[in-house]
Amino acid sequence: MKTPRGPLRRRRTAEEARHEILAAAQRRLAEGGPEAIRLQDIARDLGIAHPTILHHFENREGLVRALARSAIGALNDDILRALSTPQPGASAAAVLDRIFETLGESGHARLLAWSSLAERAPRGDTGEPQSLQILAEALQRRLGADAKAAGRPVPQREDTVFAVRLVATAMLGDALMGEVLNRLSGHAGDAAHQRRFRRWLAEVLENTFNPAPPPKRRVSLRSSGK
Amino acid sequence: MKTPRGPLRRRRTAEEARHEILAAAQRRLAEGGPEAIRLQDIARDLGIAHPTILHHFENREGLVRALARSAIGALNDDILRALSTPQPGASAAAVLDRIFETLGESGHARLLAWSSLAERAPRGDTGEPQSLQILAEALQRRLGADAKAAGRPVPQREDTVFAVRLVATAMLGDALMGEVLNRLSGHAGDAAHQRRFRRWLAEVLENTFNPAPPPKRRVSLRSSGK
DNA sequence: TTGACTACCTACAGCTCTGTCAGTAGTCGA
DNA sequence: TCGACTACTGACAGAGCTGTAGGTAGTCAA
Repeated sequence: MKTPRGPLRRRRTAEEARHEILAAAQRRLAEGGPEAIRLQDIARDLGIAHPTILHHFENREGLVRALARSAIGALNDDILRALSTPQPGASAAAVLDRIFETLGESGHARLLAWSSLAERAPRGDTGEPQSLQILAEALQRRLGADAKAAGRPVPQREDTVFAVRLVATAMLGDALMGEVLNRLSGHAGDAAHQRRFRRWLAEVLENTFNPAPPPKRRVSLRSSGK
Repeated sequence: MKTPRGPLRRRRTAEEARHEILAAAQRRLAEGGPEAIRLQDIARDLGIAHPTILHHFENREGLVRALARSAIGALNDDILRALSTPQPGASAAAVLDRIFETLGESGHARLLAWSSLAERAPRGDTGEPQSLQILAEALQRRLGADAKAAGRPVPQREDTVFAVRLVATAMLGDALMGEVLNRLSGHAGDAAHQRRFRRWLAEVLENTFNPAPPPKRRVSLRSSGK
């Protein structure tokens, strides 16, 4: 219930304030629907007055823009973090699992979807410019190393880019519509089905880059635990 | 300019009216962002008064629900139509192309995304119940026939379901974020890149079901024309 | 301590959007 | 032709939201 600290009013630095406001807005957006970004609600969540938000972002539009801009960055960080996971030799499945998990939990996928629906993102040059390329390069390095280690040819660049793109789109679709798709395929409330799907996708990708050495169709999964 | 026909007032059947209103709402949604569903705007588009909409849908919520419900059905129809494309032996690439194309053009993907963002869809039992299953079955029949013809084993059921699911998620992600993803991978405004991506995805899927007979990595595409 | 700066506040204005109400006008069957 | 039914309308009310204005209170430097 918003513990009243010593001073009657808490005073943040402008940067802190912007950060907190963005976080709260993102929370609202992730939980409620697209029309859930109301200055008054966000302000209430933070225990501040709504004009404070206007003070920091000029107007609602400004807030929304900032939100959209931060979405891409956050998404990127998520994926990069998942890619540079501790074990450098981990299976594609594990990496994918991590990416999907992170993405689903943080509302980033939804946020991104929303902002792209709201047509905020197309603002030309905003945000990190070619983040997917960076991702693709990171993945290319990994795949290249793995391939060399296994004595296979290094995958083509564009294939890697496409793989990243596929994961990105699938991730978005999954985060957005995972439950709905579960229902539509007759597995309502069956989270395991969704997880099996991710595994399957990982296999497909792995098979694409490592054309299945033995005749067994399903590649062995170095299971990530759960 | 709404040509004024004979009578001062046009009177539709209730069903017609609902249909027209839904269509107009969908148009609005596809063009404008998520907050573009305003009764007054929709009414203006149709040249009717906004209380008429309330008359047919009770309240805004009712309209939104109806919209969400229709989204799934429309999506389904789109895909089924693309699947049952004239040439029964057409390549997966061509089918995928058609699906993505249809989906992107009709605003159905965006509509679906929106409604799932707005958490309208999870209304338990509404809409076609297991449409993805139906799709999967259609695809299974196709793949089964193709496989038998080529003397390969019929693919497993769940693999087919997953393939459909992958296409569905990717489709959604692509429809939503295609342009953004183009930008993010350094191919701003490069529609060809997007198309190559779809081809690539088709290949991956084809390879998954027909494990690449000759040693050439890229499966030949019976190009769909463009 | 004092002054400048600015994060933050309360109060209010104006607008827009949904929803209600009571009446109007097409349409169809008797 | 008349009556019932109901799609449709204009006018209005109420609520909620964004944005403004002017004052308040932390904080830091001189």
